[in-house]
Amino acid sequence: MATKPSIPKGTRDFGPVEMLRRKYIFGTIERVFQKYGYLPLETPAMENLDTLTGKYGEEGDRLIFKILKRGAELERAVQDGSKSLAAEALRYDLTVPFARYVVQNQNELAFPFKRYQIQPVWRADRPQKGRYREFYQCDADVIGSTSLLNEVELVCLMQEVFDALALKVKVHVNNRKILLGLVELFNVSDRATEFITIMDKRDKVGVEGVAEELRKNNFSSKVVDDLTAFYGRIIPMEDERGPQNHRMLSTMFEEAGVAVGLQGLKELGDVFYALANGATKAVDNRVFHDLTLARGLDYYTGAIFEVKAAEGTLHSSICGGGRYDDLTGVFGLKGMSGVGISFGADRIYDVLLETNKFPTELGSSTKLLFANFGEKEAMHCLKLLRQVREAGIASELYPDQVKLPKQFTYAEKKGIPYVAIVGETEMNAGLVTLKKMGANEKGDAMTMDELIQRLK
RNA sequence: GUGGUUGUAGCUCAGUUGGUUAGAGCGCCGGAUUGUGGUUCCGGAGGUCGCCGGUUCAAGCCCGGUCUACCACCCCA
Repeated sequence: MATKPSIPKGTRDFGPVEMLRRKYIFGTIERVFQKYGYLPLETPAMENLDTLTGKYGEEGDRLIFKILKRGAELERAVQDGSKSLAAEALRYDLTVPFARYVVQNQNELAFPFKRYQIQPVWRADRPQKGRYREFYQCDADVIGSTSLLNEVELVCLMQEVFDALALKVKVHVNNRKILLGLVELFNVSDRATEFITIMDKRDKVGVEGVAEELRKNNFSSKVVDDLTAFYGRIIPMEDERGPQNHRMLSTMFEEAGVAVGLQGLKELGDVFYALANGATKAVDNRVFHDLTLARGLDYYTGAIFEVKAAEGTLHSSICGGGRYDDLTGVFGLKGMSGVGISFGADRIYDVLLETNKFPTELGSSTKLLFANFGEKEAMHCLKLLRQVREAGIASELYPDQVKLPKQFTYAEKKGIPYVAIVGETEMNAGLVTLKKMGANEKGDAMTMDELIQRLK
C-alpha cells in the first residue's frame, strides 16, 4: 500500500528557489575562506562512536545520532547487555572530526594547517523554529599556531563574509582567560564551567536573572553580590568609553594578583590593537569587546567570538568560535593549539530572507526560452539554441508544442527574462522575434547576431 | 530529555450546543482567444477533516494514543 510520503522530524527538502539562495550563501562563505588561504576538507558523515562520545559534555552525548549495529553483531550486543548497541554515529559538528583528521595525518600536514569545511551535521535534538536535526556548518580553523594574528584574521574574515552578504552584524569578542580571572576573583574556581555557563545567559535573562540562577544553584550570596556589583561597573560595550572597562578590570586583577585575568586582557588588547591599526576596513560590521560573552562549549581556552545580526528579529548567534589549546589531546596529540569559527548557514538564510537581502537575479539561470511551434520549427530552433549556448547564454527550448500563452506562463514562473518566437514566418526570413517578459510589447524581429549582442 | 499548543483542498483559513451531500478566497485546469502570458468573464477538477482506536443512533467537533510543526525549559548553529 502506498503510504503518505514524509521526511524525518527536523529535516527539510530544499526546492530550487531555496537551493539557489543556499548556494549563494555557501558560495560567498567559501570564496572568502579561499581568499584567506584556507583549504577544503571533507570528512565522512559517520564516525566511529567512540570518536564522538565524551567530547561534547553530558548533554552533547545525549544528542548524538547513533547508528545501530547490524546482523549478528547486533544480536550479540543485545544478548550481552553490557555492550553498546551502536558502533558508529553521525557527525555532531565539524571540529571533532577535524581534530581526528589532524591527528591521523599529522606527519603529512604542513603546520599551521588552515582548513575550511562546509558539510551537514546531525543532532538528535527536539526541533523548533530555526533549530533542525540536520543542518549545515561552515567552519574555518587554523591549527598548530598560537599567534594572535590568527584571531585577528578570523575577525576580518567574519566581517568580510557579512560585508559580502550585505548584512549588518555585531561581532562580539572576549577571552576565556578574562572569565577565568573573574572566576578566581570571585573564589568559584571549583565550579568554573558552571559559573561561566550561567554568566553567558546575561544578555538573555539580565543581571537579575543571572543572580537568581546563581542563587538557585547554591552559589553564596557573596558571589552573587560580587558579580552584580561587577556588572554594575561595566560600561555597555557599544558606549565610546568602553575601553575604560579594560582599565577597571586590569586594576582589579592586579590588586588581587590574578595572573590569568591579566593575560586574557593582554591577549584581547593585542587583537583589538591590530584591528584598529588597519587590519580591517569594515565600518558597518563593528567589533565589540563584550566582557559578558562566555559561550557554552567548555573546550575554549582563549579568544571567543560570536556574531549577531544587527537587523531583523533573530537575535541568536549566526556565527561563533574561539581558541582551544588542546583539542587534539584526546586523540593523543598534545600541545596543538587551534582557533576557529563556524557560520550557521541555516540561520543566516532566515535572517537574509526576513531582511530581504537575497539578490533578485537569483531567480533562474535561463536567460532565453525558445517557444515551440511544432516539429519543423523545433528542429530549426535546435540550431539557433546551439548558437546562443556557444555564445555563453543559458537557454532552453520548450519541449512540447502547446499554445503560446502557456509557454509564456512557463517562462514567467521560471523567471526567464526573454522568449524567442520562431514560427514559420521568422524561419523563412532567417529572423527571430525577441520578446522581453514583463514588457507590454509584441517583440522585435532580428537576426541571431543581433539577438546574441542584445543578451550578452 | 521535561512541560505545553497545534493539524480541515496545492496555499491562507471558515465550519454554530455532536446532526444528513464539509465551505470561501487565492492558486491550478479548460473555454471565450488556433502567433503574444500576467486584466476580465464563464466553466471544472481537487478532501479517507494528520494517523490509529474509543464514546455515541450519529464525530471535522468529545476522549485516549501516536506522528508532525510550533512554544517554554535544557542546550545550541
